[in-house]
Amino acid sequence: MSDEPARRPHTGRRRNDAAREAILDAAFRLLTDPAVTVTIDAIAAEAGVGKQTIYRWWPSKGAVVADALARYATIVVPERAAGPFREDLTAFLIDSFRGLENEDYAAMLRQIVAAAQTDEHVAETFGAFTAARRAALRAILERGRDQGELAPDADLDMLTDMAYGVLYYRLLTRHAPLDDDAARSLAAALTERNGS
Amino acid sequence: MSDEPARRPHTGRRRNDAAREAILDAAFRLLTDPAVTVTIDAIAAEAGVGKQTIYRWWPSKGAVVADALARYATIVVPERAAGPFREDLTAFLIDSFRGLENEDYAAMLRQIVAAAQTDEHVAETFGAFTAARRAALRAILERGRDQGELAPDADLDMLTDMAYGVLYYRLLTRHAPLDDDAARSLAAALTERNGS
Amino acid sequence: MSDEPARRPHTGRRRNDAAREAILDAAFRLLTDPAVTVTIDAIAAEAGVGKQTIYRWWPSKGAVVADALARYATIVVPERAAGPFREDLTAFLIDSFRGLENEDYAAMLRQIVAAAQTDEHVAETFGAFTAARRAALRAILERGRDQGELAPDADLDMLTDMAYGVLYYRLLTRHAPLDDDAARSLAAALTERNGS
Amino acid sequence: MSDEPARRPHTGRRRNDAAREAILDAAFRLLTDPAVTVTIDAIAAEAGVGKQTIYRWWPSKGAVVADALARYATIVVPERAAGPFREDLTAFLIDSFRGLENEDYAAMLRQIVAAAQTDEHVAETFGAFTAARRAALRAILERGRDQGELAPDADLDMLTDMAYGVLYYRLLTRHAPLDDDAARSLAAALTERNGS
DNA sequence: AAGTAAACGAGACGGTACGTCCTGTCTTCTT
DNA sequence: AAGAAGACAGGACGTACCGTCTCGTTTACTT
Repeated sequence: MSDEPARRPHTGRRRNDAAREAILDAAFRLLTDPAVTVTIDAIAAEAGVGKQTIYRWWPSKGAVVADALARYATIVVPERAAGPFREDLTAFLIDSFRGLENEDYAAMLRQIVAAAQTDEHVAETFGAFTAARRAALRAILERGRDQGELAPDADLDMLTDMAYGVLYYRLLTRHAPLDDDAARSLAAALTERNGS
Repeated sequence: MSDEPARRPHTGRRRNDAAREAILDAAFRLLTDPAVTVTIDAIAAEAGVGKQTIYRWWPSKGAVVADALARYATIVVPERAAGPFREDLTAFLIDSFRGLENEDYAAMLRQIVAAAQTDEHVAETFGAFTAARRAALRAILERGRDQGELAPDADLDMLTDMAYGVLYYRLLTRHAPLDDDAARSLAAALTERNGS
Repeated sequence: MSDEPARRPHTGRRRNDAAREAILDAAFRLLTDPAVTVTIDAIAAEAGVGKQTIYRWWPSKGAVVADALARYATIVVPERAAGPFREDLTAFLIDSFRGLENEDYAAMLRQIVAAAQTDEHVAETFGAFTAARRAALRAILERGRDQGELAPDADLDMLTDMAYGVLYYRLLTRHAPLDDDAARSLAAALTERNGS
Repeated sequence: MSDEPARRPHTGRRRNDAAREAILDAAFRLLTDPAVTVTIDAIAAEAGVGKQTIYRWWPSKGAVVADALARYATIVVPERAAGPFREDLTAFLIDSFRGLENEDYAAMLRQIVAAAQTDEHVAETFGAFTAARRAALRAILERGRDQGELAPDADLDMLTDMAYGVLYYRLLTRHAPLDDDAARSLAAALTERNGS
């Protein structure tokens, strides 16, 4: 390890964290209002911040928006105490789906997915976000397998992707609801015998 | 009011179908290149066409893009002769995944999904496209249920969405491959006992 | 001469001359108001025009401003019927100085001179403007020489620059007025014996 | 050149005069390079100084620039021993013009004139500078008048402005050279009979 | 054959947002 | 306390696209 970089720990004014918060809050607020086009100028004005302060810390509009989402997402994630496997799984899926019943949040997540296809910074944030969620679900599934509720050789990654796949597929195509019944049906399909 | 306007069948130059083709081809070509921003000006230039010729026939950029997709999508749908259920299902999924091994097509589909979140014309075309694909898969699953290979009360819509969910989720997040092994593992998870 | 370029004289919509006028008028109006910072956005808004329409025809803000001046300058140039040399010269100088008694115009000319030092497009417009004015004055001086009122070997270019030099020097330094008396004194110094 | 700034120590409490020098030198160096936009950040970086150190001692960018000029200008003023009037005048003009044969100095003076139109600090410094130069020339002209080489009622202020007018007019318009011949022709036009 | 109407390639237009640059101020740590 | 570093609010710049609006030309049907 190099000991040289630490020589000059920092010079100059330090990043204003209040500005960071204000920007993310403003972005989130605007994202939420469907009547408003989310503009960097609008975010800057809403946050009472200069545009350059945004571009100093985020490489593009999409990156700001992605961060604003990620921040909100962290809040919504509910922590589950470990209970019986099937109940935990069902509860997890119900919670996940319910987050999207808020149309604001659903709209925002759609925009993030869209932006991630174009903007690599958004893609990165979105990738980290989904990886974390997959890990949470996978932990539950692992517990299920360890408790003998899932086959020992079950492809847990595939089961995870099937669950989140349904969520994103319905989020993006809107062809079917993401309600409690859907969550329960999904939980059942994942855990029970489908075939003979 | 007159209901007769249709009396005069047509005057003036007729729509140039070569231009239509050129526009759709150009749009497709640009959609395929991830380094290029798909612009109406770019499409017009690539097609050797005036911008107005595009806007005369399509209401928005998204609509052109959607049409370009719809045209290509029709081509790739593979028709399956009915064989044993599990084989048919596996073959269908393998075919579907293989279409996305062509990075051009995958890139385009990603852009379409993204555009559908913003543009209602694209959303409509995309919706029709996915509905058709779901119907094809559902037909196979129904055959499976009728043959007793799936539980009589299985939620076939959910199973369909689980399959396409995996496809789109992996397409959009790129966190895991969409190869033949994945298709087989997915087919197995859909048909075999996962739980106890 | 080639006869091919003329084959396609022009395609596409033609430049809207009303917009050109509106832009130049707006620029002039803003230039005139000392309370307003002359901005491209401001000019565009004032002219009811898109910014791109300005940048399509002028390479920079300075160029627009320079054109706005040149346009006004053309208007102010008074045409002089030829009379007796000394009267013509005095009248020309008086007219030239009087144009600058309008503080708006003086301020604008100062800004043009300043901009010309930085912006090559302004420099070009300004150069053409001053060359035309010099030519007008030189024509008067030539008449004076031909009438025997100036020495046959007088350096008319130098005399021209001495006259305009006074005008610009006082315009830029503001240390002495550019009034009728100054014009008369200048005319006298140019035509009469200074030395023994 | 660039290894010196590091030598300069902090002085703590009192104003560090080395910093002042470094700033003025840096400003001058940048002013001299027409390819570089003279920015406060650029001056600070070139001088190895914090921006605040500049703003602590000068009220605006223009003020720094003006000081940088004033400093250099003092250096170039040539002192003339009194000789015969016409020789002194010619020598004075030749010296003045020769100073501008150095393109660096000419470029800087152009920028100063330009800046003076915008920035009141520069205008003040520039005004003091030109007043001093005028006084020097006027002293020569007064001697000429006292020696009977100029008419007793000659408008010496006007003659002064005619001389400096030519200098600035040619400096700013670049339409004719400021060489020794020009200086001699100017001296002649100021002192000899132009008219009949 | 002449007239008329629509579609065409080209490209200018009014707008909106972008991301960069610069100014003058403010903040933090160092000397 | 002054200095170097550098973040901050504000605001102008010039570019990129969108969807609309002319131009003059070409193509087809109608008279």
